[in-house]
Amino acid sequence: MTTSPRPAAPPLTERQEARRRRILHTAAQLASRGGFEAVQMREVAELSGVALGTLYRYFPSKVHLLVATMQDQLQLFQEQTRKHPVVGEDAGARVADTLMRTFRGLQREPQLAEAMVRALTFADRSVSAEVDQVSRITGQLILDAMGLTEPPTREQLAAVRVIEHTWHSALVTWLSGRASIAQVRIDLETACKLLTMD
Amino acid sequence: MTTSPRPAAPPLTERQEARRRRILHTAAQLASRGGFEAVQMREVAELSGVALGTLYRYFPSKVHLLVATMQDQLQLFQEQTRKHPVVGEDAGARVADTLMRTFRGLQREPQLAEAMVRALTFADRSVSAEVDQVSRITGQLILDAMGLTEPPTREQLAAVRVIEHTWHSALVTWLSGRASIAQVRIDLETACKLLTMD
DNA sequence: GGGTAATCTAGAACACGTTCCAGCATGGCG
DNA sequence: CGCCATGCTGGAACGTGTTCTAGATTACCC
Repeated sequence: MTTSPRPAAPPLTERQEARRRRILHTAAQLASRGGFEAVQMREVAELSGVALGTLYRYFPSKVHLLVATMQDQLQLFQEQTRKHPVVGEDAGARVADTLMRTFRGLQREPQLAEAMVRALTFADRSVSAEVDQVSRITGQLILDAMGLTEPPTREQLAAVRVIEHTWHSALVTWLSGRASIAQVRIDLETACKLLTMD
Repeated sequence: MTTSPRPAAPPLTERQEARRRRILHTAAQLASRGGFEAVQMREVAELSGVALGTLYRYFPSKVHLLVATMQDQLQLFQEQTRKHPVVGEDAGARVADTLMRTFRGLQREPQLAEAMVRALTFADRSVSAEVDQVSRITGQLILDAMGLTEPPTREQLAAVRVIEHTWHSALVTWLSGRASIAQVRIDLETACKLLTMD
């Protein structure tokens, strides 16, 4: 049982790890400038000093590349949040505040956010493992913010799922200019009410 | 103030209306068979008996075309639901049941659903008006199911928004194979609890 | 009915994601 | 050191969304 469906990633050499990093960095940079469509695979390859075929060996599609970028960014947020957790009495408020903080982080590079979220929602089944990973990090972010002293109840887990749905969808509507930040905050706060229900 | 941002659609002649219908029908048919990627603009044009340039005059992109298809389908569901509303004591349960019924409608043509939802979530700002229209229909579907006798309160509208977010996002996760129908039902029911809170 | 502007047609052309290939580099093993 | 498998390179090639053009058709107005 040492093999997983995804053919157990062989460990990368140092040079390979560096290439991977360079590619992710380039992708984020291009995305920051012009969003999803500005991330052009040929250009990513060239700027990363890597052949196109190699880029595709590391990330089998543009969507994979951008979803990996999102994983990266989210993990940074998660670390930040763990270092400086939101304080407050109410669990729901802490969760809403934490998500809004993450939101503002994304807002700082709106084009990058657009690229990553477009990729995330456009992803088909071939990317579901990676998308799932993103979802897991988000869920963990929420659970962290809840500050539980004991394992979450079934109801709490259900609420977390809805909050996560709200988070994703609100992000999408904000990015497409159909909702304001204030509206996003309200939506998140509404969803977080589910945490303090019996 | 007679002009809108979208240059006030000139009324279509009968032949034009027929063309539009033919195109939408073809798109839905191709989507039903092979999903998003099976809807190829050249093929849509050919099967609709229309030149490629004409297709693009009617629908300025593949995403516009599929979002329009979704509008169409949703309106059908809405009519059905108005003719045969879900019955039940609890407003939350009625809403959840109504959405699940719609869900099963989509499930009947999963590839079509995949195509429409991929388009919907991939849409950028240039499609936001059309996407907004879809969102408005969905919201109305929920409000209908609530069976209000008086105008909705601020809290109810907030809850409707979260339910809508949950609906969209749950749909996406189901389509990408990351959630079961049962899980979707649970998520919708959880979100609907917001309707019966004070 | 004739003239004119808008629309439609057929098809070429372009852009970008993706695939493929032939040969070079690298890294581990005898 | 020499060999082999794996990875990397440059570049061509393909598919599909989208744009463009020149000419035919249609719709509308007098």
